[in-house]
Amino acid sequence: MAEQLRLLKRGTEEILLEQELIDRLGEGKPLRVKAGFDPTAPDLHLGHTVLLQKLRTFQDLGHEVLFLIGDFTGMIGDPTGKSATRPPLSREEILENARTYETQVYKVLDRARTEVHFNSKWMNGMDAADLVRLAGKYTVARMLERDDFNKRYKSQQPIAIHEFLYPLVQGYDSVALRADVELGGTDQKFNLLVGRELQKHYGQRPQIIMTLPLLEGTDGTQKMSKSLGNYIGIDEPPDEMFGKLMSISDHLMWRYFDLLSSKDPHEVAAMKRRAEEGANPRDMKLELATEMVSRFHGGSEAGNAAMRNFITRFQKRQLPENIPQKTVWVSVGETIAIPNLLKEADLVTSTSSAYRLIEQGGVRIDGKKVTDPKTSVASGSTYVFQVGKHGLATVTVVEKREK
RNA sequence: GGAGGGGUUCCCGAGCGGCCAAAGGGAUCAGACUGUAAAUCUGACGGCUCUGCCUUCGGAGGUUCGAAUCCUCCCCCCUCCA
Repeated sequence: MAEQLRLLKRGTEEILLEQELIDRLGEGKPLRVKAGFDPTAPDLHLGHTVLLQKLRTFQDLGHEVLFLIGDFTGMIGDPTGKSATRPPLSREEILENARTYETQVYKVLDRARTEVHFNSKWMNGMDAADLVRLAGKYTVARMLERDDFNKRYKSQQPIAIHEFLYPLVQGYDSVALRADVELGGTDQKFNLLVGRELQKHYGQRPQIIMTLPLLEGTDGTQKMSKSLGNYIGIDEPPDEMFGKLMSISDHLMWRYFDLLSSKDPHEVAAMKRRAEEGANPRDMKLELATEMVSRFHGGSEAGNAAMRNFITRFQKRQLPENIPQKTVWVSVGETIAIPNLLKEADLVTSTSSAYRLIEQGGVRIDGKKVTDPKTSVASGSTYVFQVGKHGLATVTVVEKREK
């Protein structure tokens, strides 16, 4: 029991109310643990996994996870009000996104202990009168307690009425699901609390809420999100994931250790001490990257392979073990200029950028820097092309057979 | 309903008849440096058949030798008053 609590508490920002959690765990029944997800962004990244790992811990302790896809709430739109309005998703798109979620989410969650729900199921059944009743359970003053509403109200920024519905619907989901616990990022605290409140109104025991820290993205300042482009997706290829993790700053690395690693906190503290005493933080970052790749790509073998590739490629500046193969076609008797070849091989997005990269010395053929963009390659030849730090492929030029 | 302010290249944001593929910042990319980075410095940052050419400044027309800049109509956003 104490052990259960210790595992659950680890890395959480806040638990409200902890005593209630202790009591409910003490009842010995599996708890229903809810977490809500947006239907629009099915690309899960490491930021999501902070929450997912915690759900997994619950599952490992015998509890039940309610994976809620907010397809109805998604229709209301983003409550922070700063994102552009998005077109409502069609039924098909939502289902498609849900499937994508499932393929990714079970890299962390235990399928057997996960229920997937859509809140449109009960929300579509609600009529206007029901909605008015729901709206009647909460007051404007309390809504304005929410930090971002408060700020916007004070600074005379608009708040649309329907934005008030967002926390209400999210809260009502907890009622519909009879959740015992709800997890969310720290930015969700208000909405989670509304769930507690509404459950009381509907004669249920209020859920315990747990907030988890928001993981910063690779830029180290803003929270990890797809739209900001500072994310590391859990579906990214191993080498990619490894490289992105290695490119975070030393400072951010510790944050990632705290929030993502399953290493014992004492061990992390010890590493930190060693780094302060002069050990190379790079080596610890290698460990972090290896752990993450292992976690999402099926074991330590994948992690170690990614590490080896990284070391040969970036530390020793040699070519990695497997270089992607590409084929480029030319007409009989023709040659192809490097910029066009690079574009055909998807190593650059345009021939213009290829020209620029060549000018800047960023393109190599078989390790030799290309200086003249007019260099051509004849058919039948195969070379290793390197574009900048990341672009790499073996490209074979082949004659198109006349037809 | 009334008054006003806007829509510029990925983002923010200058430009307000030619010197504008469009200042500046951010993001990004390349090169140097390094411990993988970060920081720093340098450069690039619409496209192409690339020492030149073509297409961009909410949309459609128009004025002009010449328009992101002027005119007309339209679409969209925001603020204030009621």
